[in-house]
Amino acid sequence: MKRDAQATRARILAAATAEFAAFGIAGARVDRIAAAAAANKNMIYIYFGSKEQLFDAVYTGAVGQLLDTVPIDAADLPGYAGALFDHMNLHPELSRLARWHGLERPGGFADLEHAMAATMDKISAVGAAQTAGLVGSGVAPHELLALLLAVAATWSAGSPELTAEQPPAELTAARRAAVVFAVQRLTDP
Amino acid sequence: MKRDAQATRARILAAATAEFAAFGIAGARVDRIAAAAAANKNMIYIYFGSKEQLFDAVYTGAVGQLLDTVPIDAADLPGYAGALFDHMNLHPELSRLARWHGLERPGGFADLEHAMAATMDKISAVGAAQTAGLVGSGVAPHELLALLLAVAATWSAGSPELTAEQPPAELTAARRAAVVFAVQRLTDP
DNA sequence: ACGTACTATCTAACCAGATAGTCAGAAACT
DNA sequence: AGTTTCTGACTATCTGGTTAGATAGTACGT
Repeated sequence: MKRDAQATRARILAAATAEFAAFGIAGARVDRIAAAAAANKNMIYIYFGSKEQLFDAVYTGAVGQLLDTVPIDAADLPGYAGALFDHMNLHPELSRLARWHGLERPGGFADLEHAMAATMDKISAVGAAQTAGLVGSGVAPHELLALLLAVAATWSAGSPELTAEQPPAELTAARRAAVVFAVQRLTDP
Repeated sequence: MKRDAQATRARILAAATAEFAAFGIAGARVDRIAAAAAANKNMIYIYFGSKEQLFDAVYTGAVGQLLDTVPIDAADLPGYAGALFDHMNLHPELSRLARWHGLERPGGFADLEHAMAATMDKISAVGAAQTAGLVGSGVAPHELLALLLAVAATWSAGSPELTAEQPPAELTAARRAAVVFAVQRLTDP
């Protein structure tokens, strides 16, 4: 048998992503993750420490991927919302992971420095766009951003089975359009 | 010792509400519920059947309370969103229960006939308001309603501890205003 | 009043299976 | 030989759910 620590780590992470997205932290089973990863359970503890730390690794990775993939464009917030929608549509597990995280890890994502900093940047960018008159000033920047994220995520948390079966493309398109429309209305100067 | 089946049932339901809101179905512990309710664990199984059925009873009750308390006013959707915001602020456990439900009970809330029917009614009401020109027709009624709910729930899922400590009133007021503003923009003809 | 049979409500102990986490050592690679 | 990577068996504890029986309240015949 080939031996490759890097690869086993990656297989564990992939299996854990699916498991946590489906069942959350409390519902996830370490044995099931090990089996799905075709790895020995002990490797999970050697590489990640504990079930919770494994979840953190999974979640940090997924959030990092989102942050790297979908940059904010404060001058085109509807487009940004659409891009978020697309990303979550493409990676349904992210949305579920985020919801589990919010419910099972009290204290929010204060531990994710990367995400925290990115959020601060986004808030600044929105504020600047408001000052420049590109975006309406009806609500404070951080609240506007929170609303935008909520709107973009409205249809994002499909169950694992429902996710497996592709939703009809026209339905997805209509929802995407609704999201973009809502953010247009919301951010109109 | 006094014996009162009704009261024990109620105590179990109250304890279960807190437990499920805090930990979800998988994370909830039946023993902890029994202890918090000062009831024998067996009573839970006699009265409710199983942990999942107990959750359903809790959730159905909480949803029913919402439906009875916050009626839709299709002519004033911003006000409806504000009322939803208020209700969820007053009953933080509902929002958490709803999120756990969405994550842990695949298939959505198809089982809640009452809620299903109520949602259909709301969609019709929104559609009628659009036809009457009271509400913009930029998006289909069911999508508009979904967006409205998402916006109203944006700040609703505080962790149990964070919920215990009251959020500053001015912060709540600002968020409420943001929700109402967003729905005004969204539904403007 | 009083005992008796009956039912509803409750209790404590118990169980079989699951679960996170550990350990000693084998197998591959250098 | 030495180090990294992996394995299978093991454990202490917990968990949802069950069971057998105790206790309180009630209806009723006398």
